[in-house]
Amino acid sequence: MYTFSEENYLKAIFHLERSYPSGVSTNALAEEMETKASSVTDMIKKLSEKKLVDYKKYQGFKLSGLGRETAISVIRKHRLWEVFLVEKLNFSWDEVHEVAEQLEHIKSEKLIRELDRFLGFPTRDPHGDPIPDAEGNFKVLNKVLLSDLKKGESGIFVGVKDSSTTFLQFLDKRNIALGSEIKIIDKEPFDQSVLIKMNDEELRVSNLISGNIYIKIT
Amino acid sequence: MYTFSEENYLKAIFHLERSYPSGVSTNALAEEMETKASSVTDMIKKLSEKKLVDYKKYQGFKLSGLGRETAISVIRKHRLWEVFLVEKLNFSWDEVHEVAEQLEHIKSEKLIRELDRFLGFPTRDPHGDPIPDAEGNFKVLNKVLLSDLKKGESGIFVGVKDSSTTFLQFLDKRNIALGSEIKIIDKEPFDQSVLIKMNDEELRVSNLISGNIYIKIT
DNA sequence: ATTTAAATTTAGACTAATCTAAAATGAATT
DNA sequence: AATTCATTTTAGATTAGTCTAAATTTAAAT
Repeated sequence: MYTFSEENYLKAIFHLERSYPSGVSTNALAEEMETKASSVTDMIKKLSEKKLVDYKKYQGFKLSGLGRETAISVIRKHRLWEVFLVEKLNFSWDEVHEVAEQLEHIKSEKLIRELDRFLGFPTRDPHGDPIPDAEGNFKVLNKVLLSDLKKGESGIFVGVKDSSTTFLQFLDKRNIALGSEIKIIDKEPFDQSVLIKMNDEELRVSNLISGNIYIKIT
Repeated sequence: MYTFSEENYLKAIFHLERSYPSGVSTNALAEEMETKASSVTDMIKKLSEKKLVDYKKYQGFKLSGLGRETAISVIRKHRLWEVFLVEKLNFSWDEVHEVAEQLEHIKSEKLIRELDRFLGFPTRDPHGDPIPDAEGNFKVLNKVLLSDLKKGESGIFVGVKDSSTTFLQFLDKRNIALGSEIKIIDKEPFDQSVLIKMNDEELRVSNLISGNIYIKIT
């Protein structure tokens, strides 16, 4: 089995590989993990010895098959626990991350299998992210950022990019919830802010907000 | 907050204080923790600096008020998780310990408060042990070992002393379950084995078994 | 093709938790 | 009171993860 730290690194590399498909850099991972580049190098050497990443000095690294499998299994656990916290323990979607970060490292095949069943085999976590199944399969929803939509286009709010507490609480305050239909009424060329229509209400949101909201075009 | 290891030591000291009310020894704790005496000394020094135990070199140690509070909070978490695993996730009572050992260290006030509510504020774990409430209060059931009962006496099976997998599976195989009424039909002076009546069936159990079964006399 | 700057790695140190082996202590016995 | 011996503590080493500071490598710019 792997340590908490190893699992956290694998998860972070997995997420970074979307932005850096040709290989993740030491600095990028250091920033993601909020640690120093030298610590990353140390850990990457360990992960490389354990065949979890492919690594050549100074050339960046990628997850190996085993590494990817392990990362996905940790992500599966994280997201299942998030569903549990929200649906069974009255957590709000901005409170779950920190606790799920701890729960995701609990080692027990049976625990996760049974938790999955108990929750009814959910396919999305409270932020709209897909939950890998027991075999590690999950489909990435075809989604775009709200900030990429043009005037007149519309779609369903299906996920968030940034799931920080402050951002999620902002959405709650504005009643912007997963599943809402959103239409771009107008777009301001100067600051890229957009006027959106949602639940028959009009609302202007800044580029910072619209750049963190994922939309599935209808 | 405390490390996993610190919490495990506190829990172990708490349990040992029943057998050693005047103070726990280094060796006793080393055996309980399956570690070496020198490791115990190292850790006790740390716990002492953090005011979790009262310690004087060569003189043994006791939990401080803070240490006891912390130990009870860990035990509360452990037992609540055991209830969750058995009642919601189809674990049997011999499968829960290992996973609860991990879950007991998750740090979140809200998590435990809500888990407690979700489970209906249970007062006993699957092995019959009391679950401390949020303030750390719990009442110890007035119980005796089955091996201490005399011929003709009877009571209810309310808990186990040894909760090893093999022992619990033995009980399952014999249909000896918490809550069963047990009566001593006969006691063999030679090997201390007892003939018991339970669910209208007679059964002979060795001293090793009867010494691990707690009975509440009726 | 050098030089420069940024990124990366190494060297050496630190904390937490553990171990083995040696030293110190204290309790029991003569 | 001295000796023995089990218990306990210390000394020094080890592993995992991290850090700072220095050295190295790559890549970019002249």
